[in-house]
Amino acid sequence: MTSKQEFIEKLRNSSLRPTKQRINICEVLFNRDKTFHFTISDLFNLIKDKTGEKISLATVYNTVHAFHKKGYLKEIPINSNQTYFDTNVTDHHHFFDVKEEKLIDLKNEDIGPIEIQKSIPGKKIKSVEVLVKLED
Amino acid sequence: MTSKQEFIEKLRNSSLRPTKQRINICEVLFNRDKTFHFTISDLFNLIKDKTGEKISLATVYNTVHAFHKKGYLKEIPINSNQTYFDTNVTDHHHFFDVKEEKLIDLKNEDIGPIEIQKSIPGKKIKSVEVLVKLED
DNA sequence: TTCCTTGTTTATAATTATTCTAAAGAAGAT
DNA sequence: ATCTTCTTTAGAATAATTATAAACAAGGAA
Ligand SMILES: [Mn+2]
Ligand SMILES: [Mn+2]
Ligand SMILES: [Zn+2]
Ligand SMILES: [Zn+2]
Repeated sequence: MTSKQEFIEKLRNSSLRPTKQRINICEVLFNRDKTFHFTISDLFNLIKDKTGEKISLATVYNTVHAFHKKGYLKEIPINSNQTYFDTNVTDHHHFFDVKEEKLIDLKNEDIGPIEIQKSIPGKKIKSVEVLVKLED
Repeated sequence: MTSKQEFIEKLRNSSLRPTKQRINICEVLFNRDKTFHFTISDLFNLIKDKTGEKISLATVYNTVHAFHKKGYLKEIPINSNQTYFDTNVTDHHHFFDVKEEKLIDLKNEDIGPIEIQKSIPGKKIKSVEVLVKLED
């Protein structure tokens, strides 16, 4: 449970002005026990439901990208018509339930270390992500 | 090197009528040594260059999805504004050069077997894909 | 062949996710 | 209170993809 004050400080420390909208979005995104996987439209709808206040879609996009740029959100590569984001910004892997269109975190020990035996001259590894698709 | 006749048979066997357009697309896609990673617009442009004949964009979409449905093409999960396809339909992993926006196949032995230690009741694993992002 | 049915191509319109624009509003500094 | 800069917003613009429906081509039967 993070207090509104803490979000305000975190925003200020990130040189993001603590607006009403951003604080609401923080509360929806980060006041949770578990990691949260979402699309912009998930979030847009959830804000209306949880806070009662409507935030414009443009602001939701702006804020998600601001948070993403600051490293508070992660983008998850899935083939879908919508971009998925994740409040768990650590390096980790996923199940993707194709039918439910739901992402599930895997702990690193659920997969174990991945040793990449190949390299490309002049390039270095930025991230390693495993996506395990699930069906019924 | 696959002959036009073989493509015609393969199309017939898949209950896809061997039209001029489909045969051309087969030649562009499948007459190669190495696996080919592409977006629809890559393919659209390449067809014009390689065959001289222009195929409508709608037909390129239709054909790629027909081939995808038949299992002759694979969709690669990357976060990009465009969908990537792959002529290598076996289970395999990728480097993605973020700057060049290019996919590179990894052999399975470049990564080694991935043991997934977690399971979700009622669900089974459909695919396991590793995406390694590369930067300079 | 010719005719018929069904599948295919195509231009174009529609849809959808995302980004852009520019004006109004709010935050923070002085 | 005033000024500057950042933010929000509605709405327009963009871009990938999908849908529509008319013209066309393939394959089978007569
Ligand atoms: Mn996650
Ligand atoms: Mn590949
Ligand atoms: Zn982003
Ligand atoms: Zn497809």
